[in-house]
Amino acid sequence: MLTERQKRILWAIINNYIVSAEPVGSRTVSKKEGVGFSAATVRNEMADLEEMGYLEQPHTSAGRIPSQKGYRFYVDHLLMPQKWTSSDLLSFQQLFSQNIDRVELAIQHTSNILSQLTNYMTICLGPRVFIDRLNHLQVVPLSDRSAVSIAVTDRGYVQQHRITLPEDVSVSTIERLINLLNHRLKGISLSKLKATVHQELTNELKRYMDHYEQTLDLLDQILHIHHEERIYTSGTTRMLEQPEFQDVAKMKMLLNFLEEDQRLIQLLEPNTDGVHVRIGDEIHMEEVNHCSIITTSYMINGEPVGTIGVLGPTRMDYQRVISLIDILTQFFSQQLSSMYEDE
Amino acid sequence: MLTERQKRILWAIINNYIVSAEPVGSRTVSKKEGVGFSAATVRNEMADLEEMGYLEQPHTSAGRIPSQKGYRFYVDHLLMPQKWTSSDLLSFQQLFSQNIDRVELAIQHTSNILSQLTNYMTICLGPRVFIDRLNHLQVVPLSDRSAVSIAVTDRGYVQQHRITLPEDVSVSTIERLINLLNHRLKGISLSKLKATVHQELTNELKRYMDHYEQTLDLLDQILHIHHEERIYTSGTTRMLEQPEFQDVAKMKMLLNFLEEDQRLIQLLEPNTDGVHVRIGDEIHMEEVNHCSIITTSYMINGEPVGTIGVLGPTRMDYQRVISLIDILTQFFSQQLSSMYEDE
DNA sequence: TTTTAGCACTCGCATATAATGAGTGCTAAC
DNA sequence: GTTAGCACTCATTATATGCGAGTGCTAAAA
Repeated sequence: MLTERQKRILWAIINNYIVSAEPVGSRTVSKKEGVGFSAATVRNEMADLEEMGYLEQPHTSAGRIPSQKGYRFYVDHLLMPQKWTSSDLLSFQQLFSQNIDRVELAIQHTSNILSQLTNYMTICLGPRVFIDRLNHLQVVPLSDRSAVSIAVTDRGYVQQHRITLPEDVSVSTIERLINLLNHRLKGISLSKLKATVHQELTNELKRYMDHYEQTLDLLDQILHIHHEERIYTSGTTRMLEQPEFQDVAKMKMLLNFLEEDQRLIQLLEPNTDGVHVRIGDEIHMEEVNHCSIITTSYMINGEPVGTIGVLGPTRMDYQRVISLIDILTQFFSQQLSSMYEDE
Repeated sequence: MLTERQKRILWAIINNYIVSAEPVGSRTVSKKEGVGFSAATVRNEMADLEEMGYLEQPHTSAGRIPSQKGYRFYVDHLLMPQKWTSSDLLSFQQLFSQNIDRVELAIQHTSNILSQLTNYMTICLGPRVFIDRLNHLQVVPLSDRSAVSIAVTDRGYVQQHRITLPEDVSVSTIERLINLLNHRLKGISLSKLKATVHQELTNELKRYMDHYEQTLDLLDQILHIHHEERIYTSGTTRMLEQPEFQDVAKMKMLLNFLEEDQRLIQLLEPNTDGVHVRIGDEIHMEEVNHCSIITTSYMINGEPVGTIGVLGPTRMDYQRVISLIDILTQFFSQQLSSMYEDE
């Protein structure tokens, strides 16, 4: 266990490193507020802290930088929760007071705000619609054989498909079909639509419809959920302002990484409770070895439906980001819920 | 006017510079196929070409690089159109044979292909829906006071709005309203919907509806066109592989630029006829001073509805890109049109 | 008159060398 | 246990040096 003095010194070093991005030396720490010991004393403690694995030395004659273990200790034991003033809260409130009529825009907006306030990059994973329930299904014909199918969920999410109608199925048949479906599928969650059709409605369909096979194909088209979740990013360039990305190679590695949506989705693996911090290796992805990510879930009416994450260098302002992501996600969840509140 | 020999030399220099990105010297040109003169002769001609403004010299003892004027001449007079073999055409065909059910996905797909084949960055401006005509309007209630409005166009584009119903307007009133609108607005282009309502339907509305003011507000919400065009990009990182962007500052400038959708839209200002090439300054944007952009329009049933552009360094393989963008856009337009062909 | 070989000259780039200074570890005194 | 002092380390910066690709000019060859 660390002594009180060691904690102080570790704390001072990390705080300093967070803003300077330079190895911090004993003299700097000694002069820092809240540390009353001489540089020599600090040096001794620093040597101990390094031995214990909380600090690292880039080379012999340089200062110390925090190790991953150091950051972890800092996040777990040395942070004090931010106190928001009422004027802070008011300005946050204002950021979310704008009237937005589409979920996607609201997410993008939140993402932008968070990136702006933290000065790091924000990644959001779009709302999981598959837990939404079907409210209304409709097919709008465009011509003899092409049409658009539209599914509206109880939360107001709209999903569309362009479909081609089988030649030998008449428009009136389709109409009957949709009527039937609306009747029988309303309230079923999107993820279960197909299964429900296949399990419960086959017999009925066989009875009602002329061309059972084609119809079933068509239904599968209509009910297919595409892109259940979408990735939103903000502030990529802010990331590139960070001194650790002045290196062109690292920059490219990051940008390549960010172009792969699948990896980003992995990055935001859901965590339903509170704010999570993963530091460096803990992310288990080569490309973001030198990054940390702070994630939390946003809710609609208390139910987690998506994830927000702030990605920054391991040398990131954990205190500020954790506080900001926490409070802003609350406001955002509130805004989202209010978009549905009168259900 | 340039002599035949000067053209040859300019052509050789530019071709060489396009692949090497290094100033090219007289010896290199002299050895190049199709140039039968000694280095000294080439040197003299190069001096002349420089005087006329077609070449530049980074510093006294370096080779020459093409100037903007040089590139312009090259593009206007020295390019020979690419001949595609039937196997080329077949493989292009295959690239577009995939069945895609949403316009957005098709655009993104094309954008990706073009970027991959050119090794530069591709930017697409989404289809202009405002020229689409209204086919079907619908309001799906979610709860007492919230609903989703859906507008489907003749081309199958779906536009949705989340709306809040005024307290004192009943559901049946809304239904009547939508019926009326469907009747009266079908076939009107999206861009003219609002105007039509305000000009032609006000009296009718006043007669039919109880709460004229609120209803009109609601209508404006429903008929508002958001995001008429969307920006798609591909291959940002390919751009960063180019030697001219190894400089971190330039890289950041470009990335910042790319984050501003508005600027990108400006960049793709529509040109309805054929392939357009803008080189360096001709783009009139500080941030892409050292870039060129090659654009063309894609069509649905012969009508231009959006723009595709390839952005690369001024030292870009014009020949290849021009040919590729031309042929691929044709295939893409064909694909898009076939999505609507049975109208 | 046009083309080419020859040669002195320029200048960016890469490499080697020296100077600087921030920061350390250790020792001995407080 | 703490601190001042000092020799030592090593990345970074500044300064020289050599190299070579490429030029412009001149004079000879075609």
